Amino acid sequence: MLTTEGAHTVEHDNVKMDTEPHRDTETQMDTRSKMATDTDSKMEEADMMKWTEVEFEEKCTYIVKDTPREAGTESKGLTRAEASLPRNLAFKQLADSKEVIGVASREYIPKGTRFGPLVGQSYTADSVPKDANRKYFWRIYSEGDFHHFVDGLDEERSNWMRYVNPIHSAGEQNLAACQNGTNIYFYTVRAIPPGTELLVWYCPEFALRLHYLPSEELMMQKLKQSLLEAKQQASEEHVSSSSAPVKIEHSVSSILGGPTTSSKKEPSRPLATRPRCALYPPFRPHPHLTEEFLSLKTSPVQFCYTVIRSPGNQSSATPSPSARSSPESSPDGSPAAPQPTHQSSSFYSRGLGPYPGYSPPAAPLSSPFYPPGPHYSRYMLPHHYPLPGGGVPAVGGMFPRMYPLFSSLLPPNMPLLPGEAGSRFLLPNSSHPSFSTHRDFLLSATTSAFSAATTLGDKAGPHYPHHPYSGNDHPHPHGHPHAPTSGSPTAGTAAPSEHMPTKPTSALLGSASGRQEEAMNLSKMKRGGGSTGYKTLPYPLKKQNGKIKYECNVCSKTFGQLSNLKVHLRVHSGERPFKCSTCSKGFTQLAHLQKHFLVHTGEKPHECSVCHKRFSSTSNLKTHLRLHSGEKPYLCKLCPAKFTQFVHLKLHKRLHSRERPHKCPHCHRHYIHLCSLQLHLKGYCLAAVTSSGGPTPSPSTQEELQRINEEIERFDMSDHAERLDQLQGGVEVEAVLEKQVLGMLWREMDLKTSGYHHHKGGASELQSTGYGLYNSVNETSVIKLRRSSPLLPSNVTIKQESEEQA
DNA sequence: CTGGGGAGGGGGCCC
DNA sequence: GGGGCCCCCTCCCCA
Repeated sequence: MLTTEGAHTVEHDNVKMDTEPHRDTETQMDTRSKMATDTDSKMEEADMMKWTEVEFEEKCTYIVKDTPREAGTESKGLTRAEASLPRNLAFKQLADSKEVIGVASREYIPKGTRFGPLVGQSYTADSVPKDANRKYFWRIYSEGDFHHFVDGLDEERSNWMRYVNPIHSAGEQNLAACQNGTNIYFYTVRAIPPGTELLVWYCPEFALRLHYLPSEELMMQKLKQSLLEAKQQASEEHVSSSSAPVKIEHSVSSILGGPTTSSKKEPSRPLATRPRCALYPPFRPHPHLTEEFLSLKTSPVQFCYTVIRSPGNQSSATPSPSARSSPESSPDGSPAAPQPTHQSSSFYSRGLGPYPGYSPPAAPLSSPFYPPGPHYSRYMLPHHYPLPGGGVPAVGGMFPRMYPLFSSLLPPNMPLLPGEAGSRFLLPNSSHPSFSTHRDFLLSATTSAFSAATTLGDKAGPHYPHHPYSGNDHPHPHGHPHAPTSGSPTAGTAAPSEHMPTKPTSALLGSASGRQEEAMNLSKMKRGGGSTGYKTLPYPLKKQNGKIKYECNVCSKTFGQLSNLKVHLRVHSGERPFKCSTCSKGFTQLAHLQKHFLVHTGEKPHECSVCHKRFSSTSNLKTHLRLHSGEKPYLCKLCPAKFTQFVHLKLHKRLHSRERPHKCPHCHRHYIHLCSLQLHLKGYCLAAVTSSGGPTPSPSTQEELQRINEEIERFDMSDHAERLDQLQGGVEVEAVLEKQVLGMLWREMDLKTSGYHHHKGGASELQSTGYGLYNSVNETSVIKLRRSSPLLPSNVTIKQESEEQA
């Protein structure tokens, strides 16, 4: 199953490219990288489709917990089941409805991730109501015997897992349902790319227990049957027609082998043709579903995919827990309501089997990112169209109903602009219900490690019995009795009067109970009790140049080390575990607290070698040294002014932003740069459009124009506009300009019809999420040009972004 | 408005 | 993996 060759390959692939000054360090880094990659590699190679439930429990690496319900979610109209959705997942919803029709990944989810447990109302054999709707029943076994049901019917008593659809063809399973203990968990049996619907089937052991077929056998059986049917069909068609061989991807009729009329009555969507008898009651036909999706212009592949069905009722081959348990083995012996069969399609449907090259689309048909609609055709993009810097598009703040889309919709490599951490995304004080997901992740991920340590008491207790900042008798390493010193966050947070807390940052925690629970869980894991082998998931993991990268789930920034990510996550969580005992101010890093403490002590350890003036920080000393050297690296591009500090340049540039000589002849807008005006006049001047005799734009179009012009203004105030102005602005430049400045906006506007929802935001969000190439600061815009940006003139050397901006 | 310094925050590197 | 150290960047205040 796991090959050493694989590990070696990984090791070789991870030859450190960076130049390291010390050989031993290099070796260390290699070893670390190798270990992480080995683990990843082993999981990737593992054939989880054959694992036992115990193996799933023991070998899977990551756990993703439900979002705990927080106050306020009820008022947001979310059911408990909806509110429980982990933040790396998203609901598939109908565009015009809140109806949940499935669950999809928002970001990359590694293989070997555990979701769950399934939540629902428990019924014993005796307590199950006679008239219970068994559609969402799951059977829990104990030592081979039926123990109880878990009923996910009630959305206020269940969790998001009730929405996960079963596979609708055997090869697309990405989740395996397992019973561990008395709980049902879903494990990822393959890496799940962003935007992929979660589709579950039983692990083999589970399937066996329920007398179902494991997915592999389903596949084989399906193939056999499909082959038979295809032969039949081929012979029939041979008699009736001499047409070319059927291409499954392009002909509904050929797939169905019958009249196309039937297909027209089928929603062009997998869900609707999913076997009613499948795993558990995923088929929740929505009143609008059929009309909704019939109206879509799906691709031939999608269409053929969705209309595949078998005329026969073969659903008995894949009974659901509900179907299975109810009529055959219901403990009370009463037959459950029979599952409707008239809509059943089958795993053995014709068309799939004889075409081994065919595979279902990896992403949901109703892509949340590229919803159908009038705009879609105009800006048709690949499913994950590339953006500058990579990644998938950010959904802006234009959606009427927002949904927790965060990092998966952001460019993974986009740097978090300083100071934006709290403004770019919803943060802990957000009132949006989806934030609970957000925060919970952050809390657990941020605090899990040290929380576990404190829970265990293996570090915080004996090693840091007294808070060094708290006035206790802890000698300061540098002589100051109260000065900060090294220590865990635990040590750093104890207030003077506090006993060493089990929750070191309790005063700062937003969801202490949730964190404590998480910490305790992790503690158990570390002790080997309960679940084994799990660790919290710093979603998502990525590989860059063969190295594991830990990606922040909020801003998509990646880190080479998990500890760096954990520190970084405090930025989002608001956690400040290092508290100053003097002024109670909190800090995210001990070093910051140490630096801060100099304020109280008056210590200024850094001395200018020229004037002997002393400074508390090296940065300030460095700035100061420019006074002596005469260095003024921040140049105004509009005048000869130079500055020693960037902030001074910014302030200075405000003056220039008031001078806008390029006025639009049609409207009130005026620009600093000619190219900005030219861009504005390329069809984005509302007054010009109106005065030209054309139809008055709709309010939505006017709104879009408004946003476009705002974007142009931001561009105009950026350094980039100046550069382009200096170029001989030919058509090509204009085209690139338009595409680059407004391209993201176009896409975003297309996205607003998405069935996914995003948090509120506006044009500022567009640019703040990194799709504007420049970043406005107050009235002044400062370019934030990516190194790879095609807009960057090739003769410009970027030494430092801040300097580049200036 | 400019210029200088103080202070805080984020993150990379290394032990 | 956690923590410490260091650097860079940014904002704010004030002369």
